[in-house]
Amino acid sequence: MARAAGVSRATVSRVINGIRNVDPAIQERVRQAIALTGYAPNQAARSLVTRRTGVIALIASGAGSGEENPFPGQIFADPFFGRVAGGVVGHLRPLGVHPVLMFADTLESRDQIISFLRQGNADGAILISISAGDTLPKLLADASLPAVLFARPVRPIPISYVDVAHRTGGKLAADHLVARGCRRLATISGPLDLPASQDRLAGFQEAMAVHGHPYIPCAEGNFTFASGEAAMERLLAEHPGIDGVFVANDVMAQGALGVLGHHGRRVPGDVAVVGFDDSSAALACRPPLTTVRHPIEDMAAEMARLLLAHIEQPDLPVTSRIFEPILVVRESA
Amino acid sequence: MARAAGVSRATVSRVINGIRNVDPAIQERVRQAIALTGYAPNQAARSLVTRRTGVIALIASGAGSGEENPFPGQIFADPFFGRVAGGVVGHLRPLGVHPVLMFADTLESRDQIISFLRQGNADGAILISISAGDTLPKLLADASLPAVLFARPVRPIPISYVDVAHRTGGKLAADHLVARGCRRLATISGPLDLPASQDRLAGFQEAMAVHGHPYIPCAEGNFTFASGEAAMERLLAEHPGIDGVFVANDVMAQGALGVLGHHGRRVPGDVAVVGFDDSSAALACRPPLTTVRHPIEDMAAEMARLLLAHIEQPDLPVTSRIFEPILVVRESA
DNA sequence: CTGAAAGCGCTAACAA
DNA sequence: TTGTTAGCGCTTTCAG
Repeated sequence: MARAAGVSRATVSRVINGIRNVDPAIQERVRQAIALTGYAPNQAARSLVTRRTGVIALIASGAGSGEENPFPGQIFADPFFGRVAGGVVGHLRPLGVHPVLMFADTLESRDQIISFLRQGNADGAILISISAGDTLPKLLADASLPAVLFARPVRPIPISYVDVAHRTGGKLAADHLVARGCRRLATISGPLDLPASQDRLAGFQEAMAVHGHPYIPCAEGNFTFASGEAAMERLLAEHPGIDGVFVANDVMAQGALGVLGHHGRRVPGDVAVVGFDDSSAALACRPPLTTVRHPIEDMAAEMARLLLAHIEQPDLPVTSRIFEPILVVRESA
Repeated sequence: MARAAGVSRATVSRVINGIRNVDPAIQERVRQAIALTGYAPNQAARSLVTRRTGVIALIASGAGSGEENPFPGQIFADPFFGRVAGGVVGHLRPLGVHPVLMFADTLESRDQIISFLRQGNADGAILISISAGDTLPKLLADASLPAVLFARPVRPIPISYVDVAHRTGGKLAADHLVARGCRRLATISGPLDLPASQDRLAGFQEAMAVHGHPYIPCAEGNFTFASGEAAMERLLAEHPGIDGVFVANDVMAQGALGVLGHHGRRVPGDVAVVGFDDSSAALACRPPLTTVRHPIEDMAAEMARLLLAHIEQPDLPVTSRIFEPILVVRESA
C-alpha cells in the first residue's frame, strides 16, 4: 500500500505499530490511506523480522505411545478442558495472541508439535497433561521452548507451571462432609499415577484422619463419566452404609450421582457428595453439585502471563504458582 | 544451516519440500546434515514466499453484538463443539494443517478475526455458527476469504457449507417413536431462529402428520442442559399424558431425562426419548440415549477437503454438501 | 541435476 | 520527525 499515503513504508510501519515520534497529521493521513485501501500488513513478513507470531500452542496431552482413536476424542468436549481453553482465550485474545489447538496422543504427534514450535509457528506452548508418563514436558524443556504447564509434572522438569493446592481441596471436602455429620465416608479418586489425583486423595485422607477416620475406602476412576459410575457401583457393593463421598472431579461425580439415584439413595439425604473442579458438569448435576472450585480462570491468566514473560525473556528462571481452591456449597452436600 | 552439508540452500529446500530431481546421494547427505544440526526451516520465511501458513481458523461463532462474559464460556465444553473440533483436528493434522481456536462473540472480535485472516495468519476458516443472525459468514464472503460453514447460513450467502439433513433426522425420530407404539408425542426444539432447529422440528412434525398426528406440542429450548430441563417441565405440566419426546439435541435430552425421572416417569417405559447429535452426552445419559446421529467426523472431513480446495483455487465455485443422519437405537426409546 | 540470484513484505538501524 | 537501506530465511526462476 500506501506510498499512496505519500509517506515511506517505514512511517506506515511506525503508525501501525503505534510507535510515537510520528506527526499527528501524518498519522491521520496514514490511517485514512489504510482505511481507504483496506491495507492489511503481512504477518509472515512481520514475523520474519520480529521473530514473533502472536500465536501459542494450546496442547492437550494424553499418554499414548502407539496409535489410538484417529479422532482426538472427547478431550475437547471435557468440561474441564473447555474451561481451561475458555480461560486461555479470554486472557490472550485482548493481547492479540491466539491459540493453536493441538493434541499430543502419539509419539509422532509429539514430534510434530516440537517441530511446529521449532519452526517458529508459535511462540510458546501451554500444556495440559491429562495423563501421567507424558513425555512432552521433557521434550519442550530439552528444546528450551517457552512453555508453561497446567499442572506439576510427574517428575521434576525445569519448566514453569501453575497448579492448584490439591491437598487443600481434599481437606476442604473432608471438613465439609464431617461438619455435615457424615460418618461413613468413601472416595472416588482420579488415576493414581497422576500427582493431582494422589494429592486430592492424600489431602482428603489426612484430613479425615485428623477427624478420627483413619481408613477411607477408595475406588479409582479415570476422570470419565463412565468410570465414576463404575467406581460408585463398586463402593456401594462393598460398603452399602456409605453416607458421604468425595469424588475427584465433577464429571465422575455426575456419574456417581446417577448410580446413587438408581440404588434409591437420596442425595444429600442418604449420601452427601462433593466433587472437584466446579466445571460446567457441576451445574448439570441433580442436585447441583457441591464442589471444590479449581480457579481455572485465574490460573489461565497466570499461565498467559508466565508464558509471555518466558517468551520475552528466554532466560527467565522457571517458576511455579500454586492457587488455593475454595469450596462451593450447593445442594449435594 | 547446512551449507555445512556442502550444497546450496536451494538444494536443501528441494530436499525438504520433497521435490524430485535431486541426486539420492545428495539427498541423503542433506538429510544427515539436517538431523545432525537439528535444523528447522523458518515458517515465517517460508510463508512469506509461498503465501501459505498451514494454519486455519476454527471459529465458534455466537450472536452477541455487545459485551458478554469475558470468558468464551462453555462453548468449548459443549460436547457438540468438542466433537466437531476433534473431527477437524483428526482430518487436518495428517496434512500438517492446524486450527487456531477463535471465538466470535462481539462485533470487535469479528473484526479481529477478519483482520487475522486478511493478514495471512491463517489460510482459511471453518465456522461453526451457534446462533442465528451471525454476521461473520457475510464478512468472510465479502472479504472473499476461503471459508466453509458447518451449517447452512440463515440467509443465502455465497459461501460453501456442509450440513446434515435435519428434516430427515426429525422424520427418523418420528417413525421410530410411532413404530414403538407411542401415541401422545411432544418435542423440545432448539432455538427457532436457527434453520437447523426449524428443520428438525418440521421434519418431525411432517412425519407425525403422515402418521396421523397433525398437532404436536412443542417447547423451545436453546440447546443447553438447563433449557432442556425447563422445556420438559413445561411439557409435563401442560401435557401430563405424554409417552414420547423428540429432543433436538442430546444435551437438552439429558436435562429432560433428569426431569422425567424426577416426576416418576420411567424411560422408556412411560416416556420414550429420542435425542439428536449422538454426542458424548448421549452415552452419559441414563438410560443411554437413542438418538439421531449427526455424522460429524464425515462432515469435518468434507469441510477440510472443501476448505483446502478453496484455498488452492480461490475461484472455485461455492458448493454445499448435505449428509444423511442415521438413527442410533439405544435404550431410551 | 545443481547453484546463483532475485525477491516475498516488513521492521529497525542509521542518516538526514 | 521522516526517509533510506539493509536484511529476516526461505522458495523459485533461470542459467549452467
